[in-house]
Amino acid sequence: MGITQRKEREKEGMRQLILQAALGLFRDRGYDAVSIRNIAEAIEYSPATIYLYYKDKSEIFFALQYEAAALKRDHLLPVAAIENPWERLVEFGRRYVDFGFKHPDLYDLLFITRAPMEYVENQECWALGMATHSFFSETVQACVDQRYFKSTDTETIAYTLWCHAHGLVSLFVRERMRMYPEEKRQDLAQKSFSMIIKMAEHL
Amino acid sequence: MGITQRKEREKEGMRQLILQAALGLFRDRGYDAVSIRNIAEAIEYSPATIYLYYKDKSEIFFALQYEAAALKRDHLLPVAAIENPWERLVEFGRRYVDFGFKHPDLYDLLFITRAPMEYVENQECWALGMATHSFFSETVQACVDQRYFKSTDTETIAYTLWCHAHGLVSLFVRERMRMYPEEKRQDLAQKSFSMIIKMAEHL
DNA sequence: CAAATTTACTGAACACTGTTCATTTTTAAA
DNA sequence: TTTAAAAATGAACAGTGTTCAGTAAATTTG
Repeated sequence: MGITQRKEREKEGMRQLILQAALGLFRDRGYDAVSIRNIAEAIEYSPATIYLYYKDKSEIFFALQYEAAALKRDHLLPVAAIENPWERLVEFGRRYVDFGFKHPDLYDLLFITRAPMEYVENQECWALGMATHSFFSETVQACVDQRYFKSTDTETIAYTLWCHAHGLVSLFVRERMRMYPEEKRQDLAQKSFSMIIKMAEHL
Repeated sequence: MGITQRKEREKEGMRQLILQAALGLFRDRGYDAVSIRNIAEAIEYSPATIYLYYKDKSEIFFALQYEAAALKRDHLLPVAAIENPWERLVEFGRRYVDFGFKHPDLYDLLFITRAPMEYVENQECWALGMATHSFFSETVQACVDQRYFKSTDTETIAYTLWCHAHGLVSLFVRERMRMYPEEKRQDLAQKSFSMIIKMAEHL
């Protein structure tokens, strides 16, 4: 009786179809500027059909946010294999920024877009983000333990580095670097990342 | 013939009335969640009346953005009086962050909200922002000139410090600090600011 | 002061939005 | 082939930004 399995596959396929169409439209026009009718038109279904797979527009948003969180985790995963905590920290930062520049739409979804807060029950996504954050904190802690910093305030160190990385990416993502010529922006971000690493060495 | 003057005053008063109502609503509910009808209701006028003073919703947004830029300039203005460039730089940063925490809605308007890009003709606002940014850059340059840093890469230094400050404020403004207990957030930001200053001293 | 003119304002409409639901079409089971 | 279940939809509701013909108020003119 493989029919139910095929149905299940088709249902999942439809959910993915909706999600990918939504992601493309959200990226191009922003969450609010995209209507359910737009998404429906893109996948050549009636608007009402979408409500058979997602109970409302914000649920589509949350599904995308979860996918983004999973993709980000996968992007950062290889870092865990690095033994030396300092190298692990540097590579974590590099990959964090890299993820932001490669997937600005997903980064935006995760760290900038004002989420329809009502459903903080996006718990799976939240758990994913917390796990990543914990891994980051533990790496900083390992650096502290092994005397890579003079300071022992793990929390503040971790937060400070995160602030810089997030500022770096989000100024780019939300186009607040217009005072720099376009071809220079990535280069400047690169240099700034190197600089904060150098600064952190004397921390 | 003071009548035209009084009319002018009344017109300006009406514009301010609309702006302040809009700002309050935008702050509470966000730009997209606020309708022209909401604003009209708040000031007890018909929706159509608003279009006599602002040609569309985005023009209200831009007017607010300009006011925010002017307020931010005023908030940073006292810094210019500080002679010593390093002290000036530190105080600039402190006040920048302070502005963000005191006026998260305005900060959001200036540095996070995806502006309806069509009117980059918000030139007065852009000019204001650029002037502030230039002042910041020049302060960093003055520090470089007086050998406050080992590095001489003024542009990267300025950008790096800006990244941290912006990250600091925007993580707070867009509520990405939920992993820290609420009463700790401001304190952590304070500590992080001190830390980046310390780091900059060894730059 | 009354009439004419300019200014300020509004109600109704248009095309759009998210969402619901009765109805129809398609698919699977008997 | 009929019957039951699943999937898809058209039409509707209350909301949106925006426009415009028309009304009400204020000012200028005779």
